[in-house]
Amino acid sequence: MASVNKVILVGNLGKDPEVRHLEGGVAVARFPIATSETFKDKNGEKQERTEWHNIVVWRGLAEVAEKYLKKGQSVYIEGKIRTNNYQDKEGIQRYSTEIVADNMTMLGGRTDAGANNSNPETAGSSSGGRAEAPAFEGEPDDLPF
Amino acid sequence: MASVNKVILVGNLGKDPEVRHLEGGVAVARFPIATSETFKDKNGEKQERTEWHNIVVWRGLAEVAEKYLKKGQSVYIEGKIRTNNYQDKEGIQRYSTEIVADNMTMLGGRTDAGANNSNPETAGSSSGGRAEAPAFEGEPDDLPF
Amino acid sequence: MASVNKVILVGNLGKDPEVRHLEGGVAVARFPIATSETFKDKNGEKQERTEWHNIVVWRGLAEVAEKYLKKGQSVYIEGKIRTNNYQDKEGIQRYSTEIVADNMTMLGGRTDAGANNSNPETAGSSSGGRAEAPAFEGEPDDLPF
Amino acid sequence: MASVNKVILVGNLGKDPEVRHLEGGVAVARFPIATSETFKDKNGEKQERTEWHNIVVWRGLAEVAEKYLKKGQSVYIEGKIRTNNYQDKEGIQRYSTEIVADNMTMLGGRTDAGANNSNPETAGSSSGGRAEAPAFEGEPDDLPF
DNA sequence: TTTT
DNA sequence: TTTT
Repeated sequence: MASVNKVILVGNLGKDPEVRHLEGGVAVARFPIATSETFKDKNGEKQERTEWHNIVVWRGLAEVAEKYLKKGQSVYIEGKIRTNNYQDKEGIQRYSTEIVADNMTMLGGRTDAGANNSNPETAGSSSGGRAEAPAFEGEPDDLPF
Repeated sequence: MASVNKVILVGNLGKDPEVRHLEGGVAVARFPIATSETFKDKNGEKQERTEWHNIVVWRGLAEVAEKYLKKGQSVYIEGKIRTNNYQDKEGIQRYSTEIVADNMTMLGGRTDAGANNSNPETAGSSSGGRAEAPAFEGEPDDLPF
Repeated sequence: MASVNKVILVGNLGKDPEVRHLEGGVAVARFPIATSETFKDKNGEKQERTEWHNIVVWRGLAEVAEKYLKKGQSVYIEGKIRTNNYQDKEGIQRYSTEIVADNMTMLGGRTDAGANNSNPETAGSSSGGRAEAPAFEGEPDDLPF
Repeated sequence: MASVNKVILVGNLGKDPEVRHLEGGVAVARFPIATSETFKDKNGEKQERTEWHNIVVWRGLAEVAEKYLKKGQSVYIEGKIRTNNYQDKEGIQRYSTEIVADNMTMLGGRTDAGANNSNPETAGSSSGGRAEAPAFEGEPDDLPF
């Protein structure tokens, strides 16, 4: 069946990423990012609405997140929507929506944000200019085109 | 502030749209669409996972949805993620995520789906080829370029 | 450096794909797709403008294109813009823009289009529901999430 | 006909925008932005390829571009691909591809880039936080949702 | 919980 | 012609 589930976000991390290393060495990182929009309400007053997105990244991207992303940073995120359901402690069905990212690019963000890395400015470029794990690329780049 | 919240979906309606006409004549339509992906599990068995997205459209697009969309149809949706929170009857904070669409294009879908319109094939094109309200276009098209 | 180059298209093939198999077994396919928009001109007359996009796909996607895509078909394309420059026979610098696709999904299109495959309806789903080579996925799907 | 023509770019301006004000007061701005990708060549050497995109913005966005964008700046661009054809002076048919943007967000870019505005940091927020003309929004924000 |  |  023909379907597409694609999300593109540019926003700021609300917290440092939380990283777990699973058995087998697979890493997973989670962090919230905020997007905001301003609008005028009925009285013409400017209002702001902030949306929070729970981002999940796996493997190489999780390691990139662990090393280079920090609260306040601005990131470009590309991924898909996933809604998990679970039973809460009262046994009631609950839903939780997250964005599983498969592409991620650091955009800088708050200039004093600082990163876990001592030199945040070069952090991205040391991994190839783009803050993403080459293994996650949709297309290998070493072929003749 | 620099932020982007963009969703692109291609999926099939799980139900006919539910349309409400608010006081003031504003229409709002809601419908679920499914996206699916297949993957291989640890045993190499092919598995399918279906994701359900709650779509909300306003005004002109709601009227387009009411007229032309029906269960089974395939649609292209462009919009943003919005998470609403509310208190459930036990007074516990709950979250509900929906996609507020600002662009929508019918793609046909199940050929026997039928539409509320008697001639689904021409439904889209009768409204200008693209199933969307011109008023929602990001760019007027009647200017010299 | 932080950059993103992403294109999303839904359109119809203007011709059957042309496929070449390079030394080493790598396949590359090319085909044009059309997108259209309608607008009102200064006189309020409805006009249509068609845009042609030159699509290039490599490896697994090229084989999918060869097998399943045909003139008239509707496809979803995700990729990046690439402008090649070359000297024409008079030695003048020329530019040619194409879309290098890394994701592709058949959407059906002209119902009488027919495909190279005897059963176009199941062509997509037989390759996992989504007309793309698993090797091109941004994310392996056989891991625990 | 169901079609989509959408481009998403994050890149840096190669030059200051060139702005023209047409008869009737309509503004149009043009500027090039660069996107880069790195890849390993056959010898495992890291290579970089830069892609140049010609951006065109109209009306309110053109005025935003004029005021706030400058060479070196990083921007998020959303728009569509347009290929114009024309006859060159030898009467040969030539093609020129550009991106007609309908959404644009300043992302900062080179910190010493400076803007035409004396306080580039507040430039974006003075226009509502997001560097775009509200008139170009796909959805009015002053309604009850 | 971010950013402007 | 940008940026890292």
